[in-house]
Amino acid sequence: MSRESRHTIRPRTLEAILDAALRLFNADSGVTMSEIARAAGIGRATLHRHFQDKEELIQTLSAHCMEEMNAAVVATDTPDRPAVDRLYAMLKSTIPLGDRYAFLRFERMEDVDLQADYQKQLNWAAGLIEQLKVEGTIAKDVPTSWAVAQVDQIIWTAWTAVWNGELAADDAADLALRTLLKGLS
Amino acid sequence: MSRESRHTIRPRTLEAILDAALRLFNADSGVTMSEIARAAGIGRATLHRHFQDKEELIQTLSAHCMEEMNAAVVATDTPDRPAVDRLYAMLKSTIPLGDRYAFLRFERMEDVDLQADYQKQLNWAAGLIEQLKVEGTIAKDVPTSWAVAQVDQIIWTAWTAVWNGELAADDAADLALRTLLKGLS
DNA sequence: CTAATATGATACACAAATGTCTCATATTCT
DNA sequence: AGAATATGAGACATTTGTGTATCATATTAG
Repeated sequence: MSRESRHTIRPRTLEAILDAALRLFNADSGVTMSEIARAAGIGRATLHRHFQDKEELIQTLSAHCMEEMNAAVVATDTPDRPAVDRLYAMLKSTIPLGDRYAFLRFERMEDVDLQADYQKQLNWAAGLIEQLKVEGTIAKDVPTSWAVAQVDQIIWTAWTAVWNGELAADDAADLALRTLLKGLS
Repeated sequence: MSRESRHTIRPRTLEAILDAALRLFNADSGVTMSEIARAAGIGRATLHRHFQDKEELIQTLSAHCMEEMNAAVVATDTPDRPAVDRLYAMLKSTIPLGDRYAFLRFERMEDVDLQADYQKQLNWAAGLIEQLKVEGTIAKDVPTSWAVAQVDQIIWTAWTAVWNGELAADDAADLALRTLLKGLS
């Protein structure tokens, strides 16, 4: 019987762990469990009580962030509106989340469920791209995979610019949309 | 007196170390010195004989890759030609180097010399952008820092597409140039 | 050929992180 | 208030990576 099923985790404790872990992983993928526990203000034993090992913690964290991303996308998803509006809404809602999923860019996704979730997001973006092609907003000879990669990366670039203080959050989304639409037209 | 000054390293040994280290670091930033030594086909003691610690190895490797990048850019630099041609030549020569500097994206640059070299590259790109603005190829209201970030990231995106087998190397450079010019126009 | 020395293999000490356990204390639930 | 239990603190063994030293062997240079 695994240990975490014998103990209930308090919401406050879980929150503290995930917050600290997310913050520290984004700063350095090599953080130790001790550092995370200390940053979370909890005992090291408590951390090990709920997360067998670091891998399990990373998995939980990854799933958490992926869900957050998915939720943000779904929340702004309006299938009946023009694809351009959907793209813009998506950029607006995901760019500010940069600091939440930044660490995902540095972690290899070994978990199959995680890969599936990520693939689902890529597929969603691919659908959006296809619709943009139909509406004539972007050129049909641009490979969809290339367009999806551009969308994926520009979210990161935009967030980085905001984080560096080079751009305001709203300006970043506008600039990203403009760069995408013109670049792929 | 530090150890590495008392021993000469054989060219073949150095090459084996750097090759293995580069390959392994790109696959996982958490590789151990033991793994690197084994992959390089050399003794662990030999590795420690020439590189005091992992940080020194990473620094050497980073400097090596940064020089390689710089050399590639400088080699194709033709100040008297139109900026578009220079950008295209730069993309052509740097995209294939993706597997060489991939690990730099995952390492924090703590070394000041390294930061300086990177900044030099960014400045070079900024100069190119400014020239493109003068020539009217890209819009003047696009922040230069944004344009530089786009150039920086699209090299990586293009290489990734090639690496994934989604695009041919030449197509990737063409697509990157087109996406950049239209996107920033 | 011979001397100098770089390397490989091995053993060793050391530090750091991990994972487990116990028990007193704090928190929550009834 | 009292029971149940999650947590914090600390001790402990284990593992893993690191860095050093030694010596025989292979390689290179003179």
